[in-house]
Amino acid sequence: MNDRRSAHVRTGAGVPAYRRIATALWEQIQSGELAPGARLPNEAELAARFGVTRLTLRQAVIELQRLGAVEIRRGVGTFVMSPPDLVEIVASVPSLRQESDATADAFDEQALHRSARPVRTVDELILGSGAATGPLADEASAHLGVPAERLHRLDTVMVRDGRRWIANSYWFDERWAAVDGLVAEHALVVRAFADGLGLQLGYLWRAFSAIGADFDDAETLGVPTGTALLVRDGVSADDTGRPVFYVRRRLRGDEAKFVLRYDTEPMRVEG
Amino acid sequence: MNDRRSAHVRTGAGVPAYRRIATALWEQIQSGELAPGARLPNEAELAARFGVTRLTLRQAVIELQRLGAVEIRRGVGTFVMSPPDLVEIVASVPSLRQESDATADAFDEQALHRSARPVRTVDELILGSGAATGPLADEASAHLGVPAERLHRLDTVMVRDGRRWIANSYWFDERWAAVDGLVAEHALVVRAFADGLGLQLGYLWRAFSAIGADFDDAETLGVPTGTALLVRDGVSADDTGRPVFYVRRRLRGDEAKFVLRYDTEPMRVEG
DNA sequence: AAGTGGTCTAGACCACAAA
DNA sequence: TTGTGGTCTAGACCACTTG
Repeated sequence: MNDRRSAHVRTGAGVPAYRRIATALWEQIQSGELAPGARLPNEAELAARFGVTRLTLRQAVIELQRLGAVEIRRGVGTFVMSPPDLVEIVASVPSLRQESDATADAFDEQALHRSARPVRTVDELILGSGAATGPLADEASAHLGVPAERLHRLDTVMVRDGRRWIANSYWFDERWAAVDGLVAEHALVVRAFADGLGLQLGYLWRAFSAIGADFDDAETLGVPTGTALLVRDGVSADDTGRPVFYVRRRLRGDEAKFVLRYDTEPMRVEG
Repeated sequence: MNDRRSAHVRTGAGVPAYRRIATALWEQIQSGELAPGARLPNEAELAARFGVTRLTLRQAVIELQRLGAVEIRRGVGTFVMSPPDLVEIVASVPSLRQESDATADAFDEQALHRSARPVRTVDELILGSGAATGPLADEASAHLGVPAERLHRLDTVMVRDGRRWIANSYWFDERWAAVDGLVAEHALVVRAFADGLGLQLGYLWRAFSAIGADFDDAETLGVPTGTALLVRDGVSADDTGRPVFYVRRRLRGDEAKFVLRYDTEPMRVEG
């Protein structure tokens, strides 16, 4: 990434062996010496080549895995990752009024940038539902103005073209708990709210952050614990502006990005 | 997080010891039994308590570190992390025209949500500059419509209240390479462009994604390799709409979040 | 000086995927 | 069946922080 800052103290003394190895392999990958899709020698051989134990060698490889530089497949081998095939979820600014939610975006031909693997289908499956508990329940309660005791929680996963894509958690007033039964019919939770319950939904706010995958998200998305996830949370409201639900989505950073396009003349930067 | 999916096969047989231990500690943290700021017993004692080697115990603790559940301080101990003190960088939609860049936002009292530790100062320091190379140079070239040979690259770090905050990389036509010398005077790169070179800057687009910290970002931001980083990249243009620079910012997911507020009546969701 | 985490070894056995 | 990665041990020594 920061190409000019390559020649570091990293190669000098005092640098742990696993770090030295990871850096060496990483630079081979960056330079293209190890091309995307290439298979690395097995761990025993790499360990011998670098003069360390397999455990130490593994520490280096796992670090590369966390960087997204390699993919480790048990029983098969370790491979250099290809550049991510990002699905771009696009919204226009200031014409956001005509934009849909990311969920609906996924079906919108125009909202998704054509990638090597175009999006064809998106379904949303319920993983669990019930009374809201835990620290985020209080946050949801504050966002919605609904007491935590009255909050209902819905956990889902969006499946894109047969692949688990986005882990979602919704919080809303228990009086809308009936949506649970409508999701299968309408494929997506937001549509269950809109078409099933007849609510006209819109945004109050959206926010972006990043976290490491916890145990549940890792299992849901099929990634190693700690993998960098993009978090997009927000509150949707009905046409009177009253909050309906708080939603928190988690997706792999290398599988999608959210794009805001400013289609009109550019805006001035203050100061 | 997903509270209802707690009782897993995780505790059964076939589950690695380090995972079992990590889960056990994690649940103690989630339940508040291990309160934020609390110090864990040292590794030797924990290892004995769980009946494993110190190395195995460490594997569990490191996994918790990647989750952001604990902070490991060498020579001191391991502590339960406090809930993140997120700085909220707020933009209003559709009134985005009056919004400034994140850099300028950092100085805007209204744009930053009051957190426990309010933002007082933001400076931007140059880490390096020169000809643009590497894979991202091609991307920048495409975004700007400038040949890669003519691209200049500028690496900086924004320092908030004395703490390294955001790692930035800028790419732009070499004819603006003079900004390098203006950054110190104007504190921020965007201001060096605006006030130093007299360019009226605005957005063409912004995008959000997430990655694991690579070796350079980890060193720049003082975090472990692989830490989840929020990436915000985009292209800024002058008042004629011609692209000026492509910028890619990386920041810790637990230190800031970008918020888009829809201040007017809510928007309809399609479909 | 004492206590804590950081790194490493040599060897073993297990779990999974592909042939 | 073979080859690959996944987990674990018992012990050692090093590096950092604090008193």
